[in-house]
Amino acid sequence: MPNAILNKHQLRTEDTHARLLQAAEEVFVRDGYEGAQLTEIAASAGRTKGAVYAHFKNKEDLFLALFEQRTREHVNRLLGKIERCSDQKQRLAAFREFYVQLASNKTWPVLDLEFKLFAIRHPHSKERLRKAFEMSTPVKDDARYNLLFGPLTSEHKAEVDLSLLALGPIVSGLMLESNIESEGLTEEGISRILGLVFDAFFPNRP
Amino acid sequence: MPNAILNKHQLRTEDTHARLLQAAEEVFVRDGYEGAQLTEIAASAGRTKGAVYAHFKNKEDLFLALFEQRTREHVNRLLGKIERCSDQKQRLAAFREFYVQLASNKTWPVLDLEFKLFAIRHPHSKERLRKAFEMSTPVKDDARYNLLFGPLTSEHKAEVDLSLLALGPIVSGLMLESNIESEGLTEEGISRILGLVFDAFFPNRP
Amino acid sequence: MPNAILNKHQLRTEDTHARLLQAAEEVFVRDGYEGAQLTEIAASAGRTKGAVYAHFKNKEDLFLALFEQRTREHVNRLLGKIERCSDQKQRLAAFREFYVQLASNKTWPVLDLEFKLFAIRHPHSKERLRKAFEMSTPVKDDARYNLLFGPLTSEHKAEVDLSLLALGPIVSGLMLESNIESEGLTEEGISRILGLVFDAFFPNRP
Amino acid sequence: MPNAILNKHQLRTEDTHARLLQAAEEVFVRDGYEGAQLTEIAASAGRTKGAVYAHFKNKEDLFLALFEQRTREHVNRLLGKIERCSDQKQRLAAFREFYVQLASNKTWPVLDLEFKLFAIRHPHSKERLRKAFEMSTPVKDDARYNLLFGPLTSEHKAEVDLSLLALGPIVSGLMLESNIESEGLTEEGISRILGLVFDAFFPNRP
DNA sequence: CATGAATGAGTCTTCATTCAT
DNA sequence: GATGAATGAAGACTCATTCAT
Repeated sequence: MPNAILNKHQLRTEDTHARLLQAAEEVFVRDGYEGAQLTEIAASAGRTKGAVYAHFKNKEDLFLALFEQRTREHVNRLLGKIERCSDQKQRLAAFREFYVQLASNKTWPVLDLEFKLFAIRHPHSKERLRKAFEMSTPVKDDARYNLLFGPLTSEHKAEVDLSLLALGPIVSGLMLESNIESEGLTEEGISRILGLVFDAFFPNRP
Repeated sequence: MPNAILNKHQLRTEDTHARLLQAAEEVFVRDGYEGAQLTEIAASAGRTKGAVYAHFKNKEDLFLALFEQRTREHVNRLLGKIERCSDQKQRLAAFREFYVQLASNKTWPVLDLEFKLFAIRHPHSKERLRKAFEMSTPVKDDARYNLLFGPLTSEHKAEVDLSLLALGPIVSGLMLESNIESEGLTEEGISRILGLVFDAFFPNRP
Repeated sequence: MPNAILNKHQLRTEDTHARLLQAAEEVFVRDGYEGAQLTEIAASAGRTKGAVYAHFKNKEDLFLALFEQRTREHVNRLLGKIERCSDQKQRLAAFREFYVQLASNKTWPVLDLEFKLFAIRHPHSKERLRKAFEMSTPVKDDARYNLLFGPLTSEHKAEVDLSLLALGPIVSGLMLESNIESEGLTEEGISRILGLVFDAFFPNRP
Repeated sequence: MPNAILNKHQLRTEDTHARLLQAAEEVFVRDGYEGAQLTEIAASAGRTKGAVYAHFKNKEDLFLALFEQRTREHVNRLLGKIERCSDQKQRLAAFREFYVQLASNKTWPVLDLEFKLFAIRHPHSKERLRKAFEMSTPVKDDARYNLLFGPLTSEHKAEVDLSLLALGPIVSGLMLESNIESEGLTEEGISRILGLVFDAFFPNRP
């Protein structure tokens, strides 16, 4: 049964991998890239430092792998939501809802900020980051645009491009603010703000 | 001439203090709080580490002092602009312009992000940070509101409160994004976005 | 063979631990607590700084661990000597010999001084130090006293208590003096002095 | 009145000098040579660091100057006491009293320890230290010995030499111990111990 | 003489990384 | 794959010392 044994090993390995990413997310969000300690990430995953190095080349690699993995998930969640809709109006509404509900996501927006800060400050991993960032920006082909926004003049298209680019950063900025205890930005307030912004960006064109 | 002596010393001291803050701003923005090195800040100010410790208790104190100082300046700049106006319409326009022009400020919005991240991750200096954050939130008294927005129902007032709170974080999020080379968010694009957002937040009420 | 693996690691670890304590003793005696450098202790143990921090929380912890360990050894050496005797006279003689022979111990008395100075100047580790000091003071129960000094009136007992307390500090003071080259206190002189003091403290009661 | 002015200056200078020595004594005793900070010594003398450097070459020089000065005072105090006596018995008694009363001197014995430790660890100032140590050892000429101990055989003289050398270190060791709160060595206990030791060292020869 | 801003060598301490097991 | 002892580069911080005033 060497096959079954291997599978058991593989399962365990995959489990460790997932646990490490999960733990990394928690710790990177809480402490930031520089402040995060591999020892703590490993401990939080029920492993030790060695396990991290068995799965990732180094701290930076773990961080970037986390970025890629979470970006993929994030985009898939959005695309999945949209695909389940049957007409453009529903799709735009689904997009709006997805966006507004980021207000209750305590992790992704802050993680996103950390990635951006990392990108600025570690130009040497530019290429790998660029690829991931690209993935996170909904491909700008006319077909997909059409699905969400209906037919667009090229002028409107440029506007939509810009707005799409701005959505993520806006959520991240707001969520960071809401994480500061003393500040008065509540989840509900952010939802309202995000709705306002979304409708300003994508008015229901007749 | 003990007075003259004192003055020469004082001048030099004030000069060093300002240089250190200036250098700290550059380095903290570029490298982040954790990544910033006091040696480099000092060198960039034409001084050495020791001078930093002659003026600030430690790295954290320098960072917070910078925060307080720049927040003060930032708020004063805004208030000054508004005070020079003669009617409410002009004042709101001045506010809008101030806000939209943050798009070309390469420093403050990112610094603001760093402060927020620091606040979340260093709860032990909560009190000092809270005071500075408070300062940066335009005092919410009706008189001042009236000057900017005209008479408000209490419902509108709550909306305005929320919007004012959201403005800063939105700028910071956008400016961070625009700092990433590979991304397509230009200064001009951000200006347009900010105008859009501002007008959605503060529509010209009849 | 996970056991064997563990054992190899454990052996290496224990070896390092002992080497570090040994090196710490040398360096602390030679340079004092403040003057001692962890780098040098580590080097003298054939390790690097990092190893010190893998075994001890910090410099102070290393110092205190050394104190505890050496105090234990020191007390055990004395108790062992006494236990090997068969009557009170022999025991007292053994004690006297142990004490007088401290004159040739170049390390313990000076280390003892360093610990006392440390205790005075670092009141925050008072509790840990107190425990170790207690250990070093031969337990003052009547049974043990009887073994060494025979039956004692309560008056004599108080005298003995006092004398026992004074012995260590006297040795330390003398040994420090003898470490100064220019001074004329030789090992042999100290032995004679110690004998004199001992006999004054514990006269052979009829 | 240039002379009077000069004198005023001189007075002030001497005052500062004395204050600095006084402050140095306190701080060196409390914190040890390495642990003492010049800033604190200066502050404790009501001056600033600069004053220290106006009066002493550096930290070491201040420490050694303090040693010399206090040694001189210490010896003079003893000699003065003895000189006021009219016969040998009284002189020995005066010496005994001087010695026993060191039990209540919270400063000198610990300072003495610090000097000895410094001597061991800073061989480069050996010469200056040797001179001061010499001063502190009552000159060993027969005349002076005779005054204190009466006529001595050369054998006795050697014994006395040794005992004299041992007295100081013994006091220092005991006083250090008594400075540790948790220990049970009281001032009164030390006085008794010192009396015991003195009488063992210098029995009243018939 | 005295001040105190500034220097910079020197240390402790942290932590990503390596490697024998 | 996983462990954790050990490494060692790196950085915050201290403090004796200098020097313009």
